[in-house]
Amino acid sequence: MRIHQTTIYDIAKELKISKSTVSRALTGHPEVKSETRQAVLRLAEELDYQRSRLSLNLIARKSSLIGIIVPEFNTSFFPQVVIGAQETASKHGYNIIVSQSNEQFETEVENTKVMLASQVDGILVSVTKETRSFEHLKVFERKGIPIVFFNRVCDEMLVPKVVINDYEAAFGAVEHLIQTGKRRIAHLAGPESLITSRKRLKGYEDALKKHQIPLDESLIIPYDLTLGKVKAFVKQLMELKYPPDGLFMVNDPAAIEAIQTIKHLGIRIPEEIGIVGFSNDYGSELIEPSLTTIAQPQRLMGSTAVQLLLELMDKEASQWKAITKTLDSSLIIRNSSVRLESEPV
Amino acid sequence: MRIHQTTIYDIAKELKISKSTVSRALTGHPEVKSETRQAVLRLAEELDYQRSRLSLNLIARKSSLIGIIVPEFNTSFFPQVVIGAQETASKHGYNIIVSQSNEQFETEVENTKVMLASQVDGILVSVTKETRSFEHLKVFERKGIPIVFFNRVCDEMLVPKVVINDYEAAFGAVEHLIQTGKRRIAHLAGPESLITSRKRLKGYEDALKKHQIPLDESLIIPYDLTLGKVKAFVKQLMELKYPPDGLFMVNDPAAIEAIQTIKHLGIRIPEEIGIVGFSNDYGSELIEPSLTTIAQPQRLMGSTAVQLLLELMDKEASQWKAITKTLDSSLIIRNSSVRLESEPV
DNA sequence: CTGTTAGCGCTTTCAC
DNA sequence: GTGAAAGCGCTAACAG
Repeated sequence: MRIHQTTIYDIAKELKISKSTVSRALTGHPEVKSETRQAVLRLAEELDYQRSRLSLNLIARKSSLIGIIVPEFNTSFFPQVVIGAQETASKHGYNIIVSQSNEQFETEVENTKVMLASQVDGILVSVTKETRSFEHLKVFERKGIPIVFFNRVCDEMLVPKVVINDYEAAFGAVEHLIQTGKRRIAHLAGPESLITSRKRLKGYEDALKKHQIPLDESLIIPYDLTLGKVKAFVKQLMELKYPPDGLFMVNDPAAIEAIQTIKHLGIRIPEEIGIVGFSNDYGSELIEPSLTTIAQPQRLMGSTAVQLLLELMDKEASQWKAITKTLDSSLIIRNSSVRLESEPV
Repeated sequence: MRIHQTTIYDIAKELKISKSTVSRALTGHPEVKSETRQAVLRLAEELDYQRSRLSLNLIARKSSLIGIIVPEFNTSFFPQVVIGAQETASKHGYNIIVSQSNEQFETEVENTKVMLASQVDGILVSVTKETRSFEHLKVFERKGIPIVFFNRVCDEMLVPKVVINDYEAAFGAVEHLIQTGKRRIAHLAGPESLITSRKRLKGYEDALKKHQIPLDESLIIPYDLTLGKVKAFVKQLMELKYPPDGLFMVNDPAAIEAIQTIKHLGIRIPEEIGIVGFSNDYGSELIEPSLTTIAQPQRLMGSTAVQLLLELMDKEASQWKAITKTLDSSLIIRNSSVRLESEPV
């Protein structure tokens, strides 16, 4: 049970002035006699007065809340994005409310409803792997509630997006494998529904093309991000008549799983097969051999998304532009693609 | 810019009735003629009416917000707790606003101010490793804002806490090492400021005592959670005249670092030294040898903390009780303490 | 069953 | 410079 909060009325009564004057003194309005202001300020301090966000929110018709919907919270990726978003939002007087969708479309839809009911002033979204319809998100557009996508974006909505250079990153990763002498490079490709997956696939294909390596469809395996399936996929690849000597995985968890499977098969990494992942997850540095992967600027992604959202808030929905901010990623070369010196103790 | 939201007044005007009636119809008040109710409901639907949380908040003098302050977001631990908290809070109509303190006391103090300014209805806290003064948190108690600690708690405040059975877990971990034949067991102990650290240390000591193993102070190393220092500490231990044959680490990141250091030294794990960590972090399963560690029910911790917080909300601050909920953890035995069969491919 | 009125805590015209 | 009054969107006590 909350103790009584002092209000401007308490201060006004005590000082025998009107609450309008108290309000003016408190908000730094110029037309207040400085003695009055001093008195108000002093008493406010003394009574531990705090302005009520609730009433300010009602007057301004805004909640000072930014919603963020993420598909999962298991890897290190989204928590880091949230931190970046939270820090930037906080600087601008907004709070972040988080909800995660468990990679389930239904949960995502539920979460948007919660956001709507909470009257968020804007929303940051990264969709689940299952999300194919975007009606639940278009609602925000229609209501004039700013929306910004990050990482897993929706192309059919004309709103800002923050992504990383998936295509270039994938291209670079595959080219790296080629430069280490690999020629038969396989790719575990993410769900087609995700644009990131498609871009990574395209990067893979174009890198091969550039180096005149013919595309072999049997080396491209569609993967729905169900980690449990990786082992079978990798075995399938390695049992081919001409097994791959390189492997570009759509994300790190899958790459780590692949490393373990391949080690069990008694195949040497990176000599017999070079492996590259994507994301620089927690485990990628720990696995043996350590995983060559692509690091993404998660926190920057979060803060950039908030920045774009804040810009939208000043505009009419009709003026929103579908700009896409592409952030740079970087290839981190470790032992799964090149045998490096082991670090000294 | 937000589009005009339909209000109960819009509906009232359209239907030529008073807004009280509309309100009653909408809230399911029994004393409304069913025709009137039907009409209101239909029109509300049609106009896509949504009740304004902002005004409800003002009337109820509550924000429907629960704040959660965590010391860090780098390991998997706190994100999982947040998810548990969020899911439970959501079921009860509350949203969670998160802020992390970067393990810095100053940031934690800042975060409490933000929470206060946001007028959270309650707050969940896990303190930083630097936190020794609790004045910034006692403010909540004084203001009658419910507060519940989890994981890293404050003993001097008489409010509910959710912890895991650190003592028993540590005891069990050390006993496990003893049962594998280890006798000289070292412990990298966390900061004394954290109760969890102290309990784990006590569990370590008592396990040794139970098995009549004399305590050797040189085997207990105070560690401030600065990961970079682990390597030197471990080397120091292994260069002792009688180096340890067992190692109980206060958390997993440190344990993982220890494994790497010990491998570099050419010492075999677990034969020459058995290692146990704490937390079952992301990497513990991936490192080689995989890490024996203690798994904690993070999500349960989050939801339990919210549950306790909700209970406090119904009571006067004077009636709050300092109950402590202790959740069970479980020892996960892996290869760093016992040479297990390697899993079949 | 329904309308009128007051009020949640604050800002903001409009007077004086 | 300051006060009175209206209003943000809604609920609830009080009449009728």
